[in-house]
Amino acid sequence: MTDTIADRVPVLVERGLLADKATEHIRGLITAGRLCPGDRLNEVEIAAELSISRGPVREAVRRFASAGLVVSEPNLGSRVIDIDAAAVRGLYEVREALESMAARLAAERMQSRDKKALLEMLDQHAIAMCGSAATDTYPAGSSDWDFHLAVLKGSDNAVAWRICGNELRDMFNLLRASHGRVPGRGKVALQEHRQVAEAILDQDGDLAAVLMSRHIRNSYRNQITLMSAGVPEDRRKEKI
Amino acid sequence: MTDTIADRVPVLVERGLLADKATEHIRGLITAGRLCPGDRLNEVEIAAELSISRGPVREAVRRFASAGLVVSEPNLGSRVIDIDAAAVRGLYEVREALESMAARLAAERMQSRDKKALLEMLDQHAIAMCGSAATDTYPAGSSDWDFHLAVLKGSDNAVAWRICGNELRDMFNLLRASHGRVPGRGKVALQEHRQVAEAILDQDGDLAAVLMSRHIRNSYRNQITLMSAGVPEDRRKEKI
DNA sequence: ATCTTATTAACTGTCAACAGTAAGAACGGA
DNA sequence: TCCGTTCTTACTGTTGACAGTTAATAAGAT
Repeated sequence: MTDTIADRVPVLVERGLLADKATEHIRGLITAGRLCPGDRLNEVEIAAELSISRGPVREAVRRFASAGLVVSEPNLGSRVIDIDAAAVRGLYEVREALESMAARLAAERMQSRDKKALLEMLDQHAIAMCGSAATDTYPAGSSDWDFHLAVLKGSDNAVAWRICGNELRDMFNLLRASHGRVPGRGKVALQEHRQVAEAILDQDGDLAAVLMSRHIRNSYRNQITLMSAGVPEDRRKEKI
Repeated sequence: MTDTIADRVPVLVERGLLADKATEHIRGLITAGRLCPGDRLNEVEIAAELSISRGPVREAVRRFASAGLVVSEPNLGSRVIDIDAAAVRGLYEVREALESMAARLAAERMQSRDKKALLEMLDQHAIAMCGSAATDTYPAGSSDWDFHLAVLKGSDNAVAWRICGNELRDMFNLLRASHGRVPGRGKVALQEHRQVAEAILDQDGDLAAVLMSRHIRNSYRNQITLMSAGVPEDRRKEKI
């Protein structure tokens, strides 16, 4: 009997709530583009994939429903929302309002060490962009969000942090997955990030707010020109 | 056998999901002040009150957790959050950002019939305030929110509608319940509402945004002076 | 009396089973 | 062939039970 308990039960070391596990799983499906607008979230199917019960899966699905990423109809199940032009507009409008506010507040409240970290992050982004082949696209892995999240964090506003960092983030991941990644703005975006960061360093709240507002508006313009060009647009049919 | 089916099954006519029923129940407990900051949401207790199972109750509790009204720790349950000064500040900051944006957009997009309804609503509020005994408090029953929700609706932004109309609304209901209702600003608030409405009617988005921003900031100032005066403040102990 | 250690109680996390509903398939008549 | 009806199937909504964990209480030793 040389085998230990760990040998016999090798997989039980995974701790944490199963609902969190299911949430991450579904989030992965969305960001990977395997879950497209209109697709149904089958509770038993997801539960089988994770070898767990329907309870935690149901809880995870309802979380996304609360975030607006999914619509649930009684007895009919939950479907991934279809992000049409109006929804994209609304999403960017809210982001502009909240993040420009966050930039203003960050200029007033951000700690000096966080400011330093902000600059270092932008340097990192610049290095990643020059080294990569796609020099005109922000480095993958949600690095674009890193800057915005840092500003959000600097604003010291828990509500804005929750909304932008959780709900809207998933929304934009779905948008990226379903309508394709927006190219051609990497260096310009980095430049705009730098301007916002400098305004924050100068404690110029008004300027930081205006620059962030303009930055997000530019991003929106780029997004809709991409969408109207209709590059992938209908990834919906090719599913399994 | 003169008895009909309705006689035998008199209570089953209640349709709809039990989770929604539980959500409304908990929301009622919060707005009524029976659920104060720090209180635990006992799943079995709430389930017993409604004569339903723990499943739907659990789902309702997690909804409020998603909205940030409740914090859940694994194996420890869910507690109503404590809205301290920092949280109040953050709440009003987000409201100011989102609703001033909504006012700007409403000035551009609001339908003419909705504009008419907006004015009639304000007239109704004026009548309710004059007739009531408390002339300096906005009429009860969340009439204050009616105006703000109408503006949100007029902005035609689904995301802002969901955030302000659902999540933040519950937050402010909890704030009212735990820190008391703010007096003395009814008529001034109505006046400010009128100014915002007129700017919207004139399709002056910039002015509407500024006025809404100022209105919410005034409301915030009034709230914190009330809180610093410490009127009820500790409703927490008197529970059951 | 005080600190430490068992024991108990209460609550959450998870599961499997049952019931009800909605959509699609099979079937029959015109 | 087409339309309406029944049947089947697959999925969600709900429940009760069980397991695991935390916190409080009781018991015991110093």
